[in-house]
Amino acid sequence: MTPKIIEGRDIKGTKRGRGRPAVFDRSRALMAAMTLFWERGYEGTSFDDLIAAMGISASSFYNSFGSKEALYCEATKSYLDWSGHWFFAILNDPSIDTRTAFARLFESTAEEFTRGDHPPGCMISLAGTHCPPGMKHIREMMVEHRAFSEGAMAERIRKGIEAGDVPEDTDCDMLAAYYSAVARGLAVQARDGASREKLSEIGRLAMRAWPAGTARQQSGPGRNRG
Amino acid sequence: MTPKIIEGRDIKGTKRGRGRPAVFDRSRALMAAMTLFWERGYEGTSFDDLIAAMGISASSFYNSFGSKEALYCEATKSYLDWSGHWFFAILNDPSIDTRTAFARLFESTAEEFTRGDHPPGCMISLAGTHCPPGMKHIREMMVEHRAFSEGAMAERIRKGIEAGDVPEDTDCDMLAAYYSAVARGLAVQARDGASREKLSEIGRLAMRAWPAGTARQQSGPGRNRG
DNA sequence: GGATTTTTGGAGCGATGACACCAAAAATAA
DNA sequence: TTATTTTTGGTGTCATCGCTCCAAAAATCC
Repeated sequence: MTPKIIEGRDIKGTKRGRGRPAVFDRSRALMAAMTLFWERGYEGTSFDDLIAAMGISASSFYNSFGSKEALYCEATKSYLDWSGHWFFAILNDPSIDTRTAFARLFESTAEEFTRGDHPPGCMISLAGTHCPPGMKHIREMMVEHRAFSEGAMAERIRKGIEAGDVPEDTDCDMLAAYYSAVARGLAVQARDGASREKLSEIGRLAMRAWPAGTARQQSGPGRNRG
Repeated sequence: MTPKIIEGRDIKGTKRGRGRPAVFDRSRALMAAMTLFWERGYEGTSFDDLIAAMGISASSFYNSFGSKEALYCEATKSYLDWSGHWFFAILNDPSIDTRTAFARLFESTAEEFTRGDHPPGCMISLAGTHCPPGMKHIREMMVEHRAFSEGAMAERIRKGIEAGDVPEDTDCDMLAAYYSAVARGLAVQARDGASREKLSEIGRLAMRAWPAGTARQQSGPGRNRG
């Protein structure tokens, strides 16, 4: 097994405390776990699958991650860190108006859901929707994550009303719920093998439902003066 | 246990062949299984959960249904029989035009996804999307079911073009993919506890993406003369 | 160097999951 | 009645699942 250890530092070169150094790269292992959960779901991913993909032993697993459920939570957070990056970058981009932000959101979704370097679709959108009572905790966690992104969309639309690029009589929560639903639908399509172009076009169609008309300021960048 | 048997007939009063009569109602047991699969998913539903909910023994289970997977297929067909009823009744209603058909489809979806007498959401929409390699068969089955309903929608839109109530330059497959995605999204929303009104309104918003404009015959019932 | 701390390898464990087997029971057919 | 067919109850089985324990190894701290 020849642990390749550099004096005083671990594999990634960061300083360590005392104790035997880990032979594996924790964040790499976490990514491997994330990928597996993403592809197979929580229930479909077994303990043995995990430690095999992560390249570690059962002992190291529990020493470093605690339990399957704890690992799933961590993998989920890792995923959200990652996807939240592009998601919020677009949603909160001050240089574009609200409608453009949502259009770009779907362009990026189509892209992210069909990249070759990770499983298709989304790790959150469909997770914990149908599960046994014993998975209540996980289920509630996923429901919360979904509600969070829907809430962020609603907030963005509200800002759009303030900025004047969204009609004032728009039901922000409902419009967000709609776009949230479309995103979940895209996740299903992606899982079923839809192409990037197909997802893109679905997103474009979804944008045709954007509220028409009487915004104070029809288009152009939102000023976000509020 | 007292099996209540009427001479020569089984519980449901239908004629039997020879052999010891079954003490349980097969279609009732199937419904119970369907409900459980619907609520918890395939992996989340254990053998013991099933026979408990169906009120039968392991022997009766395997004698009558073969295996968990076979039962799942049967439960799925049962579900499709059932949901296909209202789905195709609306989709193929000759008295309404294409756009109205889709609007009604979503009204009904909102209703069916939030009825008290069965689990919320849909048994097909999100099933088999994230699963291990060993569930390939089930996965492919569900992908096919989803493709089937999407195909039916596309077909209906094509008929709409023929009938003249849908613009001729409409991309039928893509529009169907969009509405299919929305329906999947509604399933997620329903599973997360969305109200009937919320689903309804999402459906109404989705209808705003309907192709505008240059149909040969703007509205009114489609004649289906083709 | 010795104490301490942490990770690792490897074996094992109790529970559950899905199913298999078999003889008895209860019906019909001959 | 007897033979045949089918269902039932009960028990057993075999693999997997998620996890635990323990002693050895490899680092740091004093």
